[in-house]
Amino acid sequence: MSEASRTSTSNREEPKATPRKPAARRGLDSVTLEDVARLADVSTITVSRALNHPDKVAKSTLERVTRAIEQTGYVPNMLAGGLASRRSRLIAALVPAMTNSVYAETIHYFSEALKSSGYQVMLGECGYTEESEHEIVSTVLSRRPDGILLTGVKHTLECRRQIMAAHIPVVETWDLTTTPLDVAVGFSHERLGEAVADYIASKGYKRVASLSANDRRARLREKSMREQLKRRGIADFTSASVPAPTDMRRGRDGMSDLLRRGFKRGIVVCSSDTLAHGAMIECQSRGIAIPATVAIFGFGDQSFAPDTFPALSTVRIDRPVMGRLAAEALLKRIDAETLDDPVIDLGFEIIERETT
Amino acid sequence: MSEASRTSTSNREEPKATPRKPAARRGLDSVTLEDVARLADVSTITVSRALNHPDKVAKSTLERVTRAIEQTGYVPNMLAGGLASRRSRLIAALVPAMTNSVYAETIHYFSEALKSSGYQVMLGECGYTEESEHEIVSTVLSRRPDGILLTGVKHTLECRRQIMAAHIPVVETWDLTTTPLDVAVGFSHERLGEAVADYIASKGYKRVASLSANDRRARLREKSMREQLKRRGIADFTSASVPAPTDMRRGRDGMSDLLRRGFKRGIVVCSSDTLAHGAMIECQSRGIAIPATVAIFGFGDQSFAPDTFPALSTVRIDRPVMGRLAAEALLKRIDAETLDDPVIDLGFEIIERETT
DNA sequence: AGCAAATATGTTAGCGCTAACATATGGCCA
DNA sequence: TGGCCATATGTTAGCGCTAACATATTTGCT
Repeated sequence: MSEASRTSTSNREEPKATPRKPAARRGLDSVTLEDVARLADVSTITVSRALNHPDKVAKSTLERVTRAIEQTGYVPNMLAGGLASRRSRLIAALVPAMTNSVYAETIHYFSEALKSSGYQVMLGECGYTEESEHEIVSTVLSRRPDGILLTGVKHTLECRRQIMAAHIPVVETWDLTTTPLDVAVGFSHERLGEAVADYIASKGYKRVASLSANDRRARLREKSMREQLKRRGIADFTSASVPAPTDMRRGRDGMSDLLRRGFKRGIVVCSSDTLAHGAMIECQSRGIAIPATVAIFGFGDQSFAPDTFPALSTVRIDRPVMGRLAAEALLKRIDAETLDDPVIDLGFEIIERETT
Repeated sequence: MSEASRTSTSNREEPKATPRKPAARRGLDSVTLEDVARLADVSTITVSRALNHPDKVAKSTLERVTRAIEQTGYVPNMLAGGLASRRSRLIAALVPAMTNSVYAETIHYFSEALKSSGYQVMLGECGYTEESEHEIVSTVLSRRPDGILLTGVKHTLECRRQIMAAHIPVVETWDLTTTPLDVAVGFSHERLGEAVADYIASKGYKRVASLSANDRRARLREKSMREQLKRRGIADFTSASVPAPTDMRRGRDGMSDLLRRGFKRGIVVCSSDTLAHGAMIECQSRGIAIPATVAIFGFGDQSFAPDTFPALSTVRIDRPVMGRLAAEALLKRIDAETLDDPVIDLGFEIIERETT
């Protein structure tokens, strides 16, 4: 077979050793670094440096390059850049559903925080079950993200394996665990459930109903709330469950269900503010007084919570902070820093308004 | 058959002709096509084909390759693939805000439709002004998407230029235009405004108020509604405007504003269902009867609209269809097909419920 | 059987960019 | 003047993959 070819330049002694000569496949990416380099009369690496490490380029050169970039309308090709440098400057974020504004908001703040460091977020929907997460993970990893955000701390074994194999920092959010894949930013659903139970007990409610989405974290909160209630001597507990993506319809349906099953007065603890709002509306449509007859308690403190009528009591989860802390933790880990504590507890805050 | 050793192995005859010899930068991407190829005892291109054009590979080979992929846990590197093939299999989608569930939903259906064709959607937030769109466009183009979805049809000149220079299909959504960049999928805000005016007139309302977000499309609808109302002899028109990302608070504030300014009875047409819901709540908190005293009309037919109390009358925009048609149009254009009509009018539907 | 067409696989040369070296160029001091 | 360091720029060789062609190998048909 051919020995070398390229290297050992010149020496056209080559006995027409190159039998095949595929057509060149170029000129397709309109403007490339090379075009800019030619115009600025420097080498391509200098343009690359001007873009990525401007401090390593002489001021006058930087100017020429900048002008050339403007003139040509050059837009870097990050596929090429990412391949060569092994840094895609892409962060993957997986949420159960992007139409769920609670997650959308978290990701919004997460993106904002990463943007300033030159990272772009690639969003993926992983559904509400562990199983559905797996498929999207491989898809997303094929883009070679520099880091990944996951919602929740429960993942299939195969999924954990794939992520570990990618050797990239991971942040798990919306939950806490003693064994994070890498870093976790969230709060304790168990403690939250207990805190809500304590609040309920302190307000003197004797009958409690739970209206929960069929979602792991919601069930976790419900369970520990129930246990704590029992400890506090409140055993009159009714529970209704609705399918996972919660909306007002589910809230109304769930409330109807509770009512049908004999829940007449007391407090209804919902696993999301949306569900709570639906429950409120169902009560209102039936002329049930809130909170006099039925009190309602939400979860999340979504933007509309203070503006329902009456204003919704709920638990605040600080989504801006969660998004930013997740971004910060990821950035640190990308810079190979180890964190003092890989598990960041955001806590929560009970917000009492008018529905309780 | 094969005498193994695909690559140009052996032959260490190399006359140390290479003067400089930078350290190899490899072994970093854990598993590559080559690893799979070696294990399956085929060439890399065969593995590539097995992945991308399985019909071009013999069944037995395909099986061996598949097994090798499983064994190695190979995850394709789409940065490399995209660079080589000039198809990133990435579609960019720009929406004003991802926390706005109306857009999030559209994109959700858009993504779903593209997923089945092997495309991934990269979401970007472009804000509510033309100016903010520009920056994100270049960022997004640097990933070399195979297509792009834009929200709206108004873009800065520079932005249009950049997108045109990228030579990729574009879908503009949520609006119509006679001069699309490429394809547009939306509906006529002017006609919608007129239709609402006709509906209002037909229902016999004499006093009309508009509660609109300060957003181009909302203003467009308001303007043509107002004109049509005038033509229909209804001139008692009050208008309130609220800042762009609408939420219930804005709706309540806007309603308060209208009330303060003397609007006591009639119909309030809102530029989003969320705004409408806020307006309803404000009325309820003041004991104003809906629709007896104040009727409310929304826009969008978001999922909660049928579940408010009373149920919200509104205009349905079919977001699933919009998302899917946008995806379909984009896919066709990516396959270089020209569309019969580059402007697809989705229309809209007035949904009368209980608030009017 | 003989040969063209179809099928299956391989070889080569990049895609556009950047890491890692290599090489100027200039300043400073003895 | 020479030696040394710092700064600025260039050269080379890939990153991991696939298009385009080349080369088997099999099939179909007369």
